[in-house]
Amino acid sequence: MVHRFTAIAALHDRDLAALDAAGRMARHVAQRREIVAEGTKLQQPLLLLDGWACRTRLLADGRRQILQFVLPGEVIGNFGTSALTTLAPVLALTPIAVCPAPAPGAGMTGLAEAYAVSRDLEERYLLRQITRLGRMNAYERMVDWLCETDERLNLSGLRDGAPMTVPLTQEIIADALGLTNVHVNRTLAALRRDKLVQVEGKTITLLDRNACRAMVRTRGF
Amino acid sequence: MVHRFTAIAALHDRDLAALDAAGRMARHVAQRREIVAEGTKLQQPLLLLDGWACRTRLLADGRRQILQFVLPGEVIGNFGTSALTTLAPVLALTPIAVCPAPAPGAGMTGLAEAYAVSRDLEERYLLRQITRLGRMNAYERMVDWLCETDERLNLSGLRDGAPMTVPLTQEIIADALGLTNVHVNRTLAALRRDKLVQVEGKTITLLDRNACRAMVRTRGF
DNA sequence: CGTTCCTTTGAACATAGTCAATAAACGTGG
DNA sequence: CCACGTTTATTGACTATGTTCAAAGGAACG
Repeated sequence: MVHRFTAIAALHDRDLAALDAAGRMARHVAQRREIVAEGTKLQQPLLLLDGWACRTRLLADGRRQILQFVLPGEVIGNFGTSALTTLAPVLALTPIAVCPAPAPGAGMTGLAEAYAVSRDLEERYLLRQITRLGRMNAYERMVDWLCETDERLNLSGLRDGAPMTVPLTQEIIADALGLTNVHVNRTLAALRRDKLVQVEGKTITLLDRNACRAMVRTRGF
Repeated sequence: MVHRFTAIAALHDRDLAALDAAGRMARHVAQRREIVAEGTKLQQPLLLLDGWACRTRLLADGRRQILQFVLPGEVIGNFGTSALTTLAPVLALTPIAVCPAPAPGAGMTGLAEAYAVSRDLEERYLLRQITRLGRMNAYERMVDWLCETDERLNLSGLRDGAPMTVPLTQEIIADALGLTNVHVNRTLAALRRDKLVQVEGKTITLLDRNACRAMVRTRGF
């Protein structure tokens, strides 16, 4: 779990000790259960030790939008927010383990930096999600999302280069990409046909990472 | 300008003095110019004293997504970010006036609170934008965006109840809502036909705010 | 080993995009 | 203040992309 934090900030002994202590307070949440219930205030940020989660929003008629995914090693919530309630419930997409995120106390500048970077990355992912939904077609959305997921899993360590394990149904991917499950299925088929990805069960391999990245490149960023 | 800050936090003398001093350091930026250039680091957050701005992202082939609007009284950027560069350039949609956002020094708890709330609101708007683009059709997107803009302009004061002045072209609205300018035009026509809005030049009146809100209501939020 | 959830595929349909032409509004220089 | 050029808004006809509805085949799980 610590891998992602060491990758984004220079952690020192006190930072590592705090993370280690927090990791021993793990809480488990079953698949499909809310980690942070709708309308409740998150007392403290959480670290996602294992499993995948997401933040969702529902429209009145049942349409669902997945706002963002939370991958293993990433942070749920932020220090220093003012919100009385969370802005969206956080849902366990797989069985997950979380622990309270240790507050960055005195001498824990590494932790503080890691939280700041995490927050910036989160905003970056949100902006990318907006661009994906607003200006990309289904094919590009899928490619862009796979690239992002690839990068994020790499940042959390444990799989550099290896195929990704994506424990999601096509319906969940659809709710994240603003499509229907049927169209996600067809788009994945097109990606396979074009030899861009290989899918085996819940395992996805990017066969041509450069081509994928080139397809969804933004100007300047 | 101070109106929005007093609406979201309890400001005291020192907060107000700092804001007042900052307001005298206004800088002007012409329409279509970058307030925060692509790839540059924002040294300090800015207060948008007057005019409309937006954060944009461009795809390689020229497609543009407006990530968010920044309305008069709102904040550009945040304290405590770690990013080496801004995540997206900020563009002046009208002639604008900005000033540096005063850092919340000792005894300025009101200012600190106002920045925290502003940041939360910004995230709220981003999540709403994601839901809009991912799960609403053109008609709903327009209604939802008008409702949000209405609320945000109200929060900044100066117009409660009065028609909104929206100094944007239909092409800019299109880039924000993930549509084409042609379809924005048709959607606005439909809204007029349905007596939901009235458009007179750059002035838009929500004729039935309750109906509009009901149409785009989310579950729980 | 049956049930349920998930994936896959087809056919018909709906929504939004594209291309093109015209009209209206705006800005600028004379 | 008017004439001109440019930008923006409006409309129509056609096309493309993605949705809906439905059914069937597979995989996962008690």
